[in-house]
Amino acid sequence: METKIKIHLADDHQVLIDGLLAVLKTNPLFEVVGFSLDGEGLVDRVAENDAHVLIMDINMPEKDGIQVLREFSEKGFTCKVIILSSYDDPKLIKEVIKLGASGYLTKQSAGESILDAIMAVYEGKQYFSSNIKDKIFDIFTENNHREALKAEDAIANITTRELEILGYICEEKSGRDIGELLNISPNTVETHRKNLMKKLKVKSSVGLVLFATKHNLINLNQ
Amino acid sequence: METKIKIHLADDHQVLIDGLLAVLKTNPLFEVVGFSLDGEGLVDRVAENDAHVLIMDINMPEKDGIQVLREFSEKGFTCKVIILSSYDDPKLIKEVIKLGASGYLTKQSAGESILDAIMAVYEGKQYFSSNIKDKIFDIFTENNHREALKAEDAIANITTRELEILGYICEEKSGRDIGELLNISPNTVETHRKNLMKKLKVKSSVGLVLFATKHNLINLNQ
DNA sequence: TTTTACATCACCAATTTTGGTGATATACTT
DNA sequence: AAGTATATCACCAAAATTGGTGATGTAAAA
Repeated sequence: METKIKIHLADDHQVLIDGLLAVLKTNPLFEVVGFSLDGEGLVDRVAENDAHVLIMDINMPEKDGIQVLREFSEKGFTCKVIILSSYDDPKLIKEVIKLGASGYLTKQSAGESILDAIMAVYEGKQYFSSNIKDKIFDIFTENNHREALKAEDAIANITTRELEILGYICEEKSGRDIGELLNISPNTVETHRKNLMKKLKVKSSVGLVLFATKHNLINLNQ
Repeated sequence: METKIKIHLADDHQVLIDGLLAVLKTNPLFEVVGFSLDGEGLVDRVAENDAHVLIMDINMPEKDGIQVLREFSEKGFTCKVIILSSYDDPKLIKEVIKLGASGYLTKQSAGESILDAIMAVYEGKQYFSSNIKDKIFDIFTENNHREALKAEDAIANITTRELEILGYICEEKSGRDIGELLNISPNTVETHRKNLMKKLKVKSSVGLVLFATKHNLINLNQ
């Protein structure tokens, strides 16, 4: 009897987990060695169970899929990762591929394609569902995405400090408020704000907020 | 042999459908008589197969769960509906209950609770997952909900002119710009802005933009 | 008819933002 | 060692925003 492929599932929707468990149980090649409802401690759990393949959602509480992927590459794990997400945003796809994911499926995909994906990545190949392939094609061809790419570049050039200040601006805080919160001079805050406006090519704080909301740089709640 | 409970599944995520199929297949009491990946023609398909229970997501292409529920009550169907959604927004829960749904589960729920829910609604009872029960409790105690209601009131009190100006503010236009666009004095524009800020209880234009985006008062594109 | 709501405008003072330039220190690359 | 990126701060002037009060005309509602 040959070794089964060890699989770990991570998704905050337990119905989906339970469904996948039922699906994977039908095939003797696969063995689900664990599952997680959030990203907290996920990397360790995967390592513990020595899973070959991790099937993971992006949106998870505590720690999202992006952060988990980052941790994986930092710690140099060899476990293959398949992203199973509702979203097919080209930016997101590009990001997870860059971070070393071996496959990407949307939740619109059929259950069977998951089995194919697992086989493929286990054998060291990559696997993308057809709609994701289309999106990837878009990234490399379409001029349509110019704007988005420009924005992406801009986002990439935002420093962590600037992002922090952007967050406070999006909470209706004034320059002075932010200065007090961070124990820096309001002048410094305004410098950061100006640099942000220049980088993001907007004309005012309103523009900053719009950019942040459009590109999900901040979370609107609280 | 007694009659099986006939079930129809509707969700735009096929992996979830496939998962649920696998789960439901384990129990001989249930029979899945059909499934749909969108809301188009869903009502007719459910009627055709004479399903007892419909398990449905809210977010679906073509026609969402709310519209489907509306159609159900218009046509007077007796098929029980269980909503299976990612969201637990009190407003949404209230809405679907009003529209006659018999159950509401979040996708965070365990797969087994779906079986319980099906049994319950088939017997004419209602079924809500525990986190949904909490939300319903919130609606009646109105702790959480107060904010939302306040916001709704505020929205209702915005005049059309104010809304128009809010739109321009959300396009990064200055008071003077807006005045020129509308052929009114910048002073008037600022008065409108001030009234808006007072009504919406925000401290700055940034607050206005946040309010507008949160409540979909404007469209972010262009 | 009186009241209320709406849109309009003005004036004012205090504060904030915007848009520059320039400087310093630290850390990291090449 | 020189260059680059980042975070820090200062100073300045112009422009915009904010927070008031008060006033007018119009239209709709009580």
